[in-house]
Amino acid sequence: MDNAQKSLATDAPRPYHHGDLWHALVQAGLAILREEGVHGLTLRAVARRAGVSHSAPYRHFADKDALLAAIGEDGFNRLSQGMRAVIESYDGDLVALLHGVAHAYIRFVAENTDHVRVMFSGLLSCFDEYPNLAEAAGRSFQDVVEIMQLCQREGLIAAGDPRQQGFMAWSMVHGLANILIEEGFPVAEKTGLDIQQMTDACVDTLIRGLQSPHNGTQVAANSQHVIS
Amino acid sequence: MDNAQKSLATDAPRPYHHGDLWHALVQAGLAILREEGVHGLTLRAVARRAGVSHSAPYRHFADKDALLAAIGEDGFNRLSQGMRAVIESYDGDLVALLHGVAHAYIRFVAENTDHVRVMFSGLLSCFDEYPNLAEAAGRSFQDVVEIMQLCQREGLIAAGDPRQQGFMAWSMVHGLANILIEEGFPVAEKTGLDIQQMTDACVDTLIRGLQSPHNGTQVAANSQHVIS
DNA sequence: TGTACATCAGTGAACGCGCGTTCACTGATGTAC
DNA sequence: TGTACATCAGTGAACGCGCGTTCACTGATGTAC
Repeated sequence: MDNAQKSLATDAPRPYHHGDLWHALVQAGLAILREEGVHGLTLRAVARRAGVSHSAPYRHFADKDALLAAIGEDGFNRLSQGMRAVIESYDGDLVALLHGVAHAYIRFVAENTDHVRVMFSGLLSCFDEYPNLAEAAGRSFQDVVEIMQLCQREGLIAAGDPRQQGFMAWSMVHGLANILIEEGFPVAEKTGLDIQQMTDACVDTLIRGLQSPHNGTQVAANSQHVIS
Repeated sequence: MDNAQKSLATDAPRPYHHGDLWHALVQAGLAILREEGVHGLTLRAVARRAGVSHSAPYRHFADKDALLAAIGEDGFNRLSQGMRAVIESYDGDLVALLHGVAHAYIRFVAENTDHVRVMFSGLLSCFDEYPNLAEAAGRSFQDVVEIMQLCQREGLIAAGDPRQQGFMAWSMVHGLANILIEEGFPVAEKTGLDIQQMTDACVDTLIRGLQSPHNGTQVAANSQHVIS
């Protein structure tokens, strides 16, 4: 509990009790994701990195899935933080805000590729089993929904269910980010735009798309070309 | 080479030579992905499933990555087939075509979740090393680009680089699909729309978004709310 | 048409490896009296 | 303030497992003469 005591003893060989092994293990997991990727993320490697025996993690996590859930949760929290930092600097320029949030999302995915893969590649077998994880993911989505509400209030986009609008926005930016991180994927470089420009283009398209109200599936049945 | 001979010999114990082990291994891989997921996809399991010894695959694939590349390539080919089937049934209703292609994409991802994870989760370490894989992926993208060109010709969307428009379209539908397959992800069910409706909403938003020409990053710098 | 032989496509034992998890244990901590 | 003891957080040996890959081999195929 009292970490200060430990740091006073300068070069004491690691104390028997770690103090905050839970967080240390999550941090170790992040470091491994950064340096070795998803492939290197094993319970034993995490323990090794945290400087404890390979069975120590079981004091804090029921099994490997529980550790993955904690790492995923941390990812959603960081993602939210990144987006909220942009939201908090809102100065009245809504369009700039949207671009900023999208860039924050893209940057997060680009800089934490393998962390994102833990969050989104089916490794977290079931969100329901880890309420904290589900909450963190839900909060990230809520951030986006709130931005949509703000956009409606300011008249930038049409009235409508902000959850649906938020989901569309998330889909577009998420899809963009996930295609961009595929190394060598023979698509991105063929557009003639760099990541920044592509992100901006997506946001602009999204804003324009949301400027007219969505009228359900009727549009699909309607064979007229011009949707309004 | 001549498989017909083998099928004539009704209950002969598997012949020493398989005949087309290459394809059999890819098929076995797909079956495993379907039934056990990415986690179960090992070289040994694939060989087991194909009914050969675990070292037989090395006659046809340099290593596990090469098998993965072949499986990924197959995935992109199927994806293209699904989209092209819709394109070929084009009857002049462009909006319906776009909805159809999007649904084909979403359906493919939903029905081949783990196959898609092989294609898009960094498992194919590098597309460059497998030209056939890169080509297949490129062709899938090309399908989308051609649809954008058609939309421009018909006046459904604004003039512009069809590769950029196609990339945006792919991003949106890809993002939507990949969020939807996250089991228990606490977002999708909160929108009040089912998958079909959400897909339609995305396509409509996309079409509207692409109806005005994209004018680069200038929009981002512009602080006016109404774009276009 | 028959036969020798190079080539190809399989086999199965063996290699070293690292994994997740369990278990009996031990060292450290903090609390009740 | 001191001591006994329950509780907690670690250790390290051991379990069984399946993996990717290599290797010397053998059975089947097809071609040249």
